Amino acid sequence: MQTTPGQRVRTRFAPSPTGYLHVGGLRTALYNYLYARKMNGDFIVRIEDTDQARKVEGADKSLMNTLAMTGIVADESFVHGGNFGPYVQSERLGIYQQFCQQLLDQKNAYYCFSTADELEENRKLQMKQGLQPKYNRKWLPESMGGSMPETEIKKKLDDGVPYVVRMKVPDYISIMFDDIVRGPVEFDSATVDDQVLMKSDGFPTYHFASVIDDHLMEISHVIRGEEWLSSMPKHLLLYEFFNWEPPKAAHLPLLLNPDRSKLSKRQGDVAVEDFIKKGYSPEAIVNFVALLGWNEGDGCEREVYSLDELEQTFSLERVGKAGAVFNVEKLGWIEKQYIKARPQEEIIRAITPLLQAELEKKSTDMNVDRIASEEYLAQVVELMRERVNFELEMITFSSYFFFDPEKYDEKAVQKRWVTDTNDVLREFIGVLDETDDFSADNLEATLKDFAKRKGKKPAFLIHPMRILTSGVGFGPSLYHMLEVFGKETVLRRLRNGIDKVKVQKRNDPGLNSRGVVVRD
RNA sequence: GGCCCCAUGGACUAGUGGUUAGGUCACCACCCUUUCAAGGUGGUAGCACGGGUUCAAAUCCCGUUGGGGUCACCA
Repeated sequence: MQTTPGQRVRTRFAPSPTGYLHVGGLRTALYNYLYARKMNGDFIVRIEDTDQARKVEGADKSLMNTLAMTGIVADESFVHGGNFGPYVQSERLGIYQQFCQQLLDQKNAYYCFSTADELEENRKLQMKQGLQPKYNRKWLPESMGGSMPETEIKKKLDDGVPYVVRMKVPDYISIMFDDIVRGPVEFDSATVDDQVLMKSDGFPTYHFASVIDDHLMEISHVIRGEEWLSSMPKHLLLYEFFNWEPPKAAHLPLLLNPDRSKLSKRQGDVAVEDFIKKGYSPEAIVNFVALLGWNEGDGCEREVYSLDELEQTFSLERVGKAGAVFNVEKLGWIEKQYIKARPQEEIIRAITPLLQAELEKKSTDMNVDRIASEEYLAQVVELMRERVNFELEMITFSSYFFFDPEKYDEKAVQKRWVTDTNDVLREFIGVLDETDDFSADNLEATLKDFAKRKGKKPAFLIHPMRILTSGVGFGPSLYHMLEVFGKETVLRRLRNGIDKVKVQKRNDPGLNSRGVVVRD
């Protein structure tokens, strides 16, 4: 049996298939992946499905899918294969049993027949006395320094009474190790419980299975969340029992809720899929999560990193120690950076299906072939890319590029309409009707010239024009927007809209301070 | 409660004995501007506290406080 893992860097992400990929899990996976890439090593995904009760059907596949979306690919896994399989713990039961027997033979582990009720009672008692709850070693055999006669144990075994196998933690020894991110850490074995290794259903516990698999799979670096730090002594003891060299450990700072507790559901989304569903792109999520607890250092002030760039610059040594609050606002900012930089074709490819779906839901007065064309979408993209929070908003948030407005933002109307607005507007519609050049430049010149002739400021027309043609009081440059809409659409929208927005006499009930009322 | 970890503005962080404590998000103001964004300029705001060590401490040591994690036949 090999006792030292190879020199080659091999990292692993070991999720349990109990649900969706958590952003904290994503970061753990990412750091493992990045470190392996940086060191020209291997990144392994291992499914830890030793808890049959919590196992969710299909969760393993969905985990891999989400991972794939973010660009993190495993060198070895249950889908990618590899020389160290199987990569699913429930398919490795025989292996664990074999090693468990070895520990039993070496008297590093013992059978325990205590029932759940007994343990619970014991725990309560100890808690009451202010002690750390620990197993009372009732079934520790005489041969191992306990008080249970071997005959008693044999009898239970022969009777087929369900049991559990526990490791025997040595009394009062000091367990020390060097954590890559935390430095030297020391535990007293007296504070370590006789951990269950094999459950009564024949499945190993996490602690046992992961130690064995990490060794067998020649994992060189265990990179995981800080919540595992306090179980390190158990794992180290196990390596000791087997006379194996433990992998290097790096315990990552936790991702936190805004109240600084461990990031959890309850306080918002935590599943990577939820963020993707909301419109965040995998690149932005990866970028953001990478920066939570790591930075390039050396005065580097970069904030935007592609996966490739992270692979080049990542280092475990520069991972911080303190927990980091998952701040969605900054994620949003990063998302915008990506939208600004993303190639036009890519965005068009992404939003086209969304547009198709919208077009199936409702009809439009515009020319469908035209508004669904690449040329048209390209113009929309360039007008909107700096104004949207998410790619999908180019369709949803900017529906006026595809559908005539059904209503007009009342507040905007109230703010922009005065008594003679509609009169001037009607006259301007006439001017537009005779204009064939609907380029932004010409529209601007035409509007400004007309306004001047009427003794009005351009804004007098600009705002009402925007509201009538788009329905809302904000958006891209009016002239460029109208150019994209095209003459036919612009005139139709103006004519339809002007009759719906009417100026009323001063004492009409329901009148606002400017004497405007909106009618459907 | 025991054990372990952590500690720079509201958030993410740079900083490893000598800096006017730097950057990003958010926030505020101004500029640009038809609006909304984007962009530009400027600004508010920080080394948890107390002791040491040192000529000198955000940086090293100790303590306090605060926060977190963990104490399952869950991972």
